[in-house]
Amino acid sequence: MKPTVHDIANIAGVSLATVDRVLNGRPGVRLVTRGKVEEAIASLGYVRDLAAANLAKSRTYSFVFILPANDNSFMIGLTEEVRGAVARSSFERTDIRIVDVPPFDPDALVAALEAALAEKPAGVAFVAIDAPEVRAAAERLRQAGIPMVTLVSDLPDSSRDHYAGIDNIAAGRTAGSLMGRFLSGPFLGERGATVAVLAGSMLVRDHRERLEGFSTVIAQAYPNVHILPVLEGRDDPVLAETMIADALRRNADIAGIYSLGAGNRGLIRALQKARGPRRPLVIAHELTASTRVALADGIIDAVLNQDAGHEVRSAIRVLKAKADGLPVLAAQERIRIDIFLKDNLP
Amino acid sequence: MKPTVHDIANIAGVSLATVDRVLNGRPGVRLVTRGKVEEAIASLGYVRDLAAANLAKSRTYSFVFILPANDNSFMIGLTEEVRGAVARSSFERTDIRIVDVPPFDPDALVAALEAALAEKPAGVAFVAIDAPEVRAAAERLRQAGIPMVTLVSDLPDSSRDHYAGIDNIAAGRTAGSLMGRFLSGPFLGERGATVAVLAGSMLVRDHRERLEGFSTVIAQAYPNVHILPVLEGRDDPVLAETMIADALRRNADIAGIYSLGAGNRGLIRALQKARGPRRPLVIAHELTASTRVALADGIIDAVLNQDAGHEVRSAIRVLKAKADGLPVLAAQERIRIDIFLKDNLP
DNA sequence: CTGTTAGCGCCTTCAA
DNA sequence: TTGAAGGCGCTAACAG
Repeated sequence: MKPTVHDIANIAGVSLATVDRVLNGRPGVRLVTRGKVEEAIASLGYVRDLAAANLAKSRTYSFVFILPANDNSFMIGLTEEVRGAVARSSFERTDIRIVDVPPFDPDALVAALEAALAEKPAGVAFVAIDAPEVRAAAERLRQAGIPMVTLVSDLPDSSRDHYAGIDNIAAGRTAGSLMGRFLSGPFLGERGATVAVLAGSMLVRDHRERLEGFSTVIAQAYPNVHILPVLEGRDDPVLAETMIADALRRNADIAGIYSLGAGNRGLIRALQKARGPRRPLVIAHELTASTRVALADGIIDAVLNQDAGHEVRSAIRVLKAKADGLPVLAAQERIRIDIFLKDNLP
Repeated sequence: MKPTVHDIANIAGVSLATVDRVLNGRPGVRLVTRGKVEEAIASLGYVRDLAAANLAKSRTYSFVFILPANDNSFMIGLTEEVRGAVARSSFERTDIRIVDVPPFDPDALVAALEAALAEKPAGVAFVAIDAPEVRAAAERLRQAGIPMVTLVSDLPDSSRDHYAGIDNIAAGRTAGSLMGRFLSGPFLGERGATVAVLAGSMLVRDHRERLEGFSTVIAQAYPNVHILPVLEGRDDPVLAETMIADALRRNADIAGIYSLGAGNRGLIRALQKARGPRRPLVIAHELTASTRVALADGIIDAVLNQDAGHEVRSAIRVLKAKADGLPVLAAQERIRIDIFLKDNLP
């Protein structure tokens, strides 16, 4: 039989209340008494029953999720996943509030973090923007003892407790390897091949990191692949379509395209229209309705993906664990870089 | 405030005990009374608090995991993951018993299933062998109302409630696509390329399915790739090494190797020794200590993997849900076909 | 400083 | 067929 607070009380010769005070580190216990109780706890190998504790406290974990009101499929999907968690909240003892903020706006994010701080939730998850003022706001939350998880985009060297997202440098490297190997056959002649890169903005960290990883691998392992200057499509389908169409027109020998941001609908449209003699090899990020179809149709060759559902569930698990001072299972919380070919689509 | 059994009792004008009887479908309630209670439940939108219920029952979920005592790294890792779950069992209200059975032995598996049935656990997970007597034993468990999950290897068209493992046909297809694309460049000349396949045994379903997927894609999309007769290494490192060494010696023009089973240590040793003019392209299954090193060293080009930790955690979650008659989150329980290049190693 | 007591939401005797 | 009362393991007033 697992030991309970009663057993501790008996062995230590104190009352339940005192045991509880010690267990929860509350003041008002003499040092000697505390010692006796802690001894009993250790000797019994006691572990508290969290479910019972939460029942007694009628506790619900109140979390705030701050999400950019971006209208690309990935962010919409992410928000959808959080909504799903909200729907399940009654079963999971959570109370999740979703806060929308304008995208790419550090000040708005800071304001949202401040607002969250004011209501003292049990935890906060947010899609970070890598800016000093955001880092400062995060530090204030930490001072207040509020667990924090960054989602999708990290805030390194900050006081966040955990990052629920992929390693974007590794993702870029993976894209680079795939590009290099896939190109090797049909495209790479004596004079090498040319590759275009479509990003959202070089201001956001994930995009910079993906490009960095990609460029590194290409330079090291595929020196005869030439990368054109980055196109910044601001994750906007219309802009992306124009830029890709232009690039294909000006540069007839583009053999590959790496789309490392969102807004792939525009890219796909441009590719569908510009049917040249030989279609370029395309690697894109995020499995959405449009990239899925493009992959199945052979317009896109590979999709790198981060599982938004996993990220959201992981963020919640981690916030709960941090709120309770419990350890997390690192292996369970690692967000994979999924590689999808048309053959392993879920 | 969430409605409780008290609210139901008040509205229906009955006692808590009666409410409980209705909630748990126990006999001893007049039809009219039952009707009143059910009406109150519906009108309140009541959902029971599982944690409180389990506390009151001091319930622990007793599960049996039947695992083949295979000595390859993957099975050892799988067992390790179950051990991890056993270690966490006090926190998760589970009581997991691990039963080892000789590998590839349907009768032993049937005996283990019978033994499990005898002790009436809350659920059973097992690595299936695709045989009629196993299917029959599974049916007996289902008759007894014991939830069942197949792990890693499925038992299709049977009475198992869930399969925690990957789609092996899709895995084979994925390997085929990668092989075809990777080969296209450096190897595929006018006269095509030759590929060897190393399997454990064509008697186990996963291996058959992987080969099927692989062959299909190669035949359809890469007709000038020629697949040699399958080598069955029985997942034995020593045997595998001999077979691969032999094959490389006899067939100097082997351009690629697909290792779809376990026992990759032997494969790797053979490759290290047989340094020909140009090393073959290698795709293997399961990320283990040895395949990881081989991938990093460039001896293996890609590893397809199933996350054993995820499979075990998923099996437990599903068994719990089935035991409680609750739905499962399909997206969370889907086991991915992970593709690892040296760039996205965890 | 310490103990008593009454719950949290649900289940389970036992008695009526 | 129904209800009253006690308890699961833990917490939180409120007294001493």
